[in-house]
Amino acid sequence: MSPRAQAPGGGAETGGGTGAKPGTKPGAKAPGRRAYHHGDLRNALVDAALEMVRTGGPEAIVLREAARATGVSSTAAYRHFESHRDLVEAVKERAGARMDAEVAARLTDEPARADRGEEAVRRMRAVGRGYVRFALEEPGLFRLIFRQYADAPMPEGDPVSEAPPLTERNSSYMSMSEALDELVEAGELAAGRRAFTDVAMWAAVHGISTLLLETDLSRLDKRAREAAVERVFDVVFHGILTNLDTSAA
Amino acid sequence: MSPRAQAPGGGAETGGGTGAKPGTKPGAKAPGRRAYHHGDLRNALVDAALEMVRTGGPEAIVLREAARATGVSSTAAYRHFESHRDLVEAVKERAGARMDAEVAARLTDEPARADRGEEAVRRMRAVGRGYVRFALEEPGLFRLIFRQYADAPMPEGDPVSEAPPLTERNSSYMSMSEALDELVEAGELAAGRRAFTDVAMWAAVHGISTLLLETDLSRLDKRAREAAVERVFDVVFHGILTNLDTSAA
DNA sequence: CATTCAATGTTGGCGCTGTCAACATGGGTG
DNA sequence: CACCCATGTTGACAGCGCCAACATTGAATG
Repeated sequence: MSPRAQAPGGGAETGGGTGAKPGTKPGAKAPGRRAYHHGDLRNALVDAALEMVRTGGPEAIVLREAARATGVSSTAAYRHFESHRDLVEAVKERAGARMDAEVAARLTDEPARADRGEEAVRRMRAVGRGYVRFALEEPGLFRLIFRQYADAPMPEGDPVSEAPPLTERNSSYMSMSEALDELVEAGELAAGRRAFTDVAMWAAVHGISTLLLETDLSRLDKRAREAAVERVFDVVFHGILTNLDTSAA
Repeated sequence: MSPRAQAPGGGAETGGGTGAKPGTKPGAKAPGRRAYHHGDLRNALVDAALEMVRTGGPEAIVLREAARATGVSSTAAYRHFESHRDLVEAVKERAGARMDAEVAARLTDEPARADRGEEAVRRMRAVGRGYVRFALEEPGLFRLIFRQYADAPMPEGDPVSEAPPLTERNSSYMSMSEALDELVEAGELAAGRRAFTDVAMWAAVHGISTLLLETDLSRLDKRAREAAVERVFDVVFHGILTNLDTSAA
């Protein structure tokens, strides 16, 4: 009963729309020839919707328009998504992957450090900068990624699922968390203070990103913005570390 | 041409709908009797919309429904708001005031400290706790307050308005900023490190609030949640202060 | 006190949206 | 070769934001 076709992984980038399903005989779908069956409609729709989010934010996702942009009838999307919301969720996933990739891509902008602790700090700072940068460059995507529907259940006495998985899907958080582990191993962070330090770090980075986007702080010019971001890092690292130089690069 | 009537200040609370405009003769508007002219429609609409936001989040604001709930025709709202967006903005303002009030109300939950620095830290912690608490108790309002429309202009070479006003309207931020000033005066924070420390503090508090609402961290149980929040405070205060005991109350 | 008028509220309608039911198409499988 | 199910299409419905034209007031004005 539930739709959602095979959906080949999620590797399709924003490219064009030339992605014919692997495994089908070639030549069956020459570019420009629109057959009755599209071939990769699901991905095409997500692509179209993602582009809308980039320019208009999450509320700019309109199913009919995505269909129109893909050259398909208004209701065709319902063969691949249960509802508008389901489409949004798919776009959100894709946007998250994009953010992960873009943040990771800038991880090596600065040279590595010999000292293990310093290297871990450098990496956290790099992830943080990439995080903020993505938020400012792709506000639409960023907003979508961190948007929860209001009817998501809040746990109050939920006995189940307090366990590990939690935030495994956010690679920025994971990177910072791993770096903190290294800090512990390197003796720069007391093991007794390790708990929730990753969350605190993430909160600071995410917080400054959000504030720069959603509050009057967006009116700061570039210089002030960067100064604010660096001050966030300095405070956090100074708060975390015991005896390491945390000055910026 | 532009609507928006006199709008008596904004003091009307969520009460009922018994607020007759001050200045009109009393008795003209007995409760239950709905005259052709409502008397305080603007506030009534905002009240209705605010209630929708509380249960359904920002996207639950639907103008026609607010009118219906107020017992007025669908288009009556257009005498008080230019557009749906204008209504949303009004609700946002009211929600912000509510948050300010609720955070301030809990500012004195703990006894003041004699030492000036300690008192400042206590107050920041109290504001922070109230901030997070509000976010978790009123996720709909919180989300609305910190939601910007996608078409808000981003400054890149804007020569104007880099000046002060900025975030004057967020009383939580202002409270923390003032406390930091006291920390400087008390010699607990070097004046040279004062710049943007308020922003960093705000970022941490806002960040943990958002993460607990919009990410998998919402699945943390109450104990873990509070531990995470406290860890945020510890890291930040340790990062800010030089020689003060920052342990929780 | 009667008039008048601008503020406020109503009706009807437009184009858009998400979604459903019924129907059309065609590629892969028996 | 015939079939069939995944995929796409058409037509329709209710609800939304918004506009134009009309109705009803309370309050200021002569």
